[in-house]
Amino acid sequence: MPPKISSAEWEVMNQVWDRHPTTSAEVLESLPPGTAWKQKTVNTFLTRLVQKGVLSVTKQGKVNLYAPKLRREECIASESETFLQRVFQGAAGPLLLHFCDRVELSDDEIQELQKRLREKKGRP
Amino acid sequence: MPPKISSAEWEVMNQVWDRHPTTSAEVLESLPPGTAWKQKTVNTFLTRLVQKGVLSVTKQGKVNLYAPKLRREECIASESETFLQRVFQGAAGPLLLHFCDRVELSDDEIQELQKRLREKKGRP
DNA sequence: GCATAAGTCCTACAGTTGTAGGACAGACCA
DNA sequence: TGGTCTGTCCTACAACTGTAGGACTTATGC
Repeated sequence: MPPKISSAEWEVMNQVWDRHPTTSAEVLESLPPGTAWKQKTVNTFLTRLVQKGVLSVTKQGKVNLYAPKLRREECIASESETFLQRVFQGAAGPLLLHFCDRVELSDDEIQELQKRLREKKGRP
Repeated sequence: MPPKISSAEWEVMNQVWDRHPTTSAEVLESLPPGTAWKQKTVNTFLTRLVQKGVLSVTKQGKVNLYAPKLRREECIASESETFLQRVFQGAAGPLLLHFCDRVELSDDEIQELQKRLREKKGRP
């Protein structure tokens, strides 16, 4: 099971998964606008993620290069599972309905969902 | 916006929303089997939830009675939104597909979802 | 060659969370 | 009426989080 990744750490991981290997400076630059972190702050998060075993680091000259050790899908799956348990007490139906009702979906996404639901039906 | 509710606090809130007003002892009893908390631990969580404004407390004789101050739906909505942003970077389509693919759904639930998707389609 | 900039490493510190323990007050029982 | 039980209130404490600052090192421009 992946370790617990905090909210700020997710922000960082999302950048590293998108572009790796990467440096602390690159992560800072690529953060969504509005994120007002100092370089040192980003550094702290990266270090902690290495400690947790989510990232690996290798030194290239003077710079640290960071790369994921865990796949994004793993971490998403783990986080999603605890969310499902914590907030919806494991009830996936209500979760799906909740999101379905209050988010925007493109027609393509709706079609894809419909396809998967059809495939799912009748089969456990 | 509801305040941040921690994981253990959700566990407690889920009981209070199910049966309120309720006491600390009742909450402890009604926790899912496997939860090995001491009474004092539950007490701490209840007190914190009162401080955060999620619960209200009234004294009945010697006992404290706790009741929700915020509706479950509000808290679910708020928590769901931050989850969507944190883990899926706001992309609801992938979130839905993720859960759709890896949870169990009854045929009824699938049908309900299909209905809502049909209603949603073509309409922003 | 020396100041400057950029990067790393170590350290800090307050707030949140998980997990209670102890003191104290009233209720009940012998 | 003096123990015992039960419940509340206050206190504790370590780990995790958010948010950096300072010291030290090395490449770089002049």
